[in-house]
Amino acid sequence: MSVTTVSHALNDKGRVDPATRALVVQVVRQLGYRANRHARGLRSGRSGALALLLPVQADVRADEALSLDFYMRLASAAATAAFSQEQALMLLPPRIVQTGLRGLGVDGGIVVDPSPLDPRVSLLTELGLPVVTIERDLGRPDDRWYVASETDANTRQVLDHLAAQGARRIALLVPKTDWGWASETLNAYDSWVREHDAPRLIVSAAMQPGEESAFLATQRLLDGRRPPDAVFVAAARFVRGVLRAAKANGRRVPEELLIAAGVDSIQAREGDPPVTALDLHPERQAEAAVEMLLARLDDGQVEAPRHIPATLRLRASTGAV
Amino acid sequence: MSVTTVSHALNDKGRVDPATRALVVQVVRQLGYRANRHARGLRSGRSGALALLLPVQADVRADEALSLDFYMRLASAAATAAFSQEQALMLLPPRIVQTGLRGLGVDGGIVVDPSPLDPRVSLLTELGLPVVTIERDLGRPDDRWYVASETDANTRQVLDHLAAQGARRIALLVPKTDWGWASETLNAYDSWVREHDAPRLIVSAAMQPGEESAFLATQRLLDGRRPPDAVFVAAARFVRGVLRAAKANGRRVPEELLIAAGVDSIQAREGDPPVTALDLHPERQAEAAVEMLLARLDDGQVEAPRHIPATLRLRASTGAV
DNA sequence: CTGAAAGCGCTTACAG
DNA sequence: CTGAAAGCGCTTACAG
Repeated sequence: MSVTTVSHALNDKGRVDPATRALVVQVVRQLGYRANRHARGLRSGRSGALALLLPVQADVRADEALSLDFYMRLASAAATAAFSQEQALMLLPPRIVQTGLRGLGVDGGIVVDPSPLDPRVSLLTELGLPVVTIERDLGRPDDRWYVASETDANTRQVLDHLAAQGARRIALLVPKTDWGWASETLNAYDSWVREHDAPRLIVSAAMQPGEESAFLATQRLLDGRRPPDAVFVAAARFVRGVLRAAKANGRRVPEELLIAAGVDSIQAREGDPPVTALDLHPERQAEAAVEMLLARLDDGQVEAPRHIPATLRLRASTGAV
Repeated sequence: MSVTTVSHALNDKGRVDPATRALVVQVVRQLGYRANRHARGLRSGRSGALALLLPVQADVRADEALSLDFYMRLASAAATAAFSQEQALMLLPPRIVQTGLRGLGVDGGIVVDPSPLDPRVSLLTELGLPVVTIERDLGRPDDRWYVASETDANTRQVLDHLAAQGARRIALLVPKTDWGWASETLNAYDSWVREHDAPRLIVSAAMQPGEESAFLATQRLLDGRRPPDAVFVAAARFVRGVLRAAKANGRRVPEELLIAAGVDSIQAREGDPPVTALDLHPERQAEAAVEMLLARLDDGQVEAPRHIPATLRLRASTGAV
């Protein structure tokens, strides 16, 4: 038997007698043979590695508390999904450079939470590498290669829940960022309050010293003449600041103020009280993104974009448990 | 100029006229040339990729709160360190298999928090790949290829601090695990209490539903006839359970009970009150591990093992701020 | 100090 | 359906 036949049998190329193929597969399994990744890469141009590019903010410093569990779950699931397809998942550092990326030899990249004109996207694109984003890239409105949460439906679900728990004046706390889901959340909120004839109470806070800016923004909100009776906190890193502001202003949660978050996190789960939040299922997002990227590389058929439904985790902050 | 000369110039092999080398380097820089990773790998046997293997517990499920920021900082720093050396950092899934790992083609692996007989270590070793661990592997007492924190000194520093803040009966809460630092912490505590003629109050809790087991263990401690006036919490995931138990038993922190943690975390930083904790500098650990592994692969000289000093972050839980 | 040539282990036209 | 051969882009003995 020639190497050609073995190669064909293993890669489903050409025509191979089914019996021959079965034999090859059996022997290969028995020997635990794996094609040398470099030989394959050299010849085929495919490296068998996917890059994962977390947003810069995920470059945690000790004194910042970020929505880490989201990214950790995402990264872990992406590694598992890639591995199961015999692909390697390369974790790229927050700040990458063109030449370095070229030398790394990846087949494509998954960019998490892209900004418009995100350097991570352009770096990959300039090298001719396909990109799949997790959440939409507002800078490329025609791009369909993304996995996103159903921000509109999610936002409405949270607002409906708050309303059902008695809230009449629901404020929205959004981050000052150009990430896709932030503006989508804003739009959904806008539509919802219009449809429900509810007051429109929007306040924004800087992403960077997240907790502190959220604390101040919430203070402002609660100090106002007609304060809200509920706050929908869009970003995970704001949760703690909002809880602190509620306490500082003597608002009991959930009796006097309901709080719900748009992304689940340690902060939400371990808040005092624990905060109702949307579990966006980063594991499923990661799996879908890996699948989409690989299908794209293989010219296979995939649904794109893909939307991953979220689950609302009910907790004490909305009086639901 | 031949390809040989270029190759030699670029890799510092053979003898090349300094002028020739300078020319090569200049042109290469100008063209942004990078050697094809696969061609190099195929010929040299080196793949230019390092594997990072986080402990299985880092495979986060939504309902568990782990010491995520530690691992996230570690992973992020490892990626940056590897990238700066033109190496790729592959994130491996929590559960790996022999054949899959072989096909991935990595040059070596960094195993974080190894257990004795850790499958991650044996998998790599069986493939003949060098391993560097972060924290010691008690199953291989003669191994010197590790980066560790100075657990003995760290533990003493915390205990000294608690004593300086007035504690006379310091309890130790350790996880039930075979990770190296856990038993090292225990030993250090033992020596310290002996040297200081202090009571030995040790209680252990299961790692798995971390918060709950820590809560119960602390309850037991505080309910005892002669309860402690301080608790040294070895694991990050126990912090919240300990805080809850203190509150449940009506102990004010820090007035009636001092609390300090052996590893810094979101839970410690955002506790109520914030908890004094050791910042083990996972970034430095990661950098040292990457450096050690690469030096080993290149038969270079490195100090091994390496010990990374920690910084005690003083917070309200020990009345220090 | 420089260069021609072999060869790493695959995949892929191509011939049979 | 099967196989001999070329060639992917490097590195490395080896000859000069």
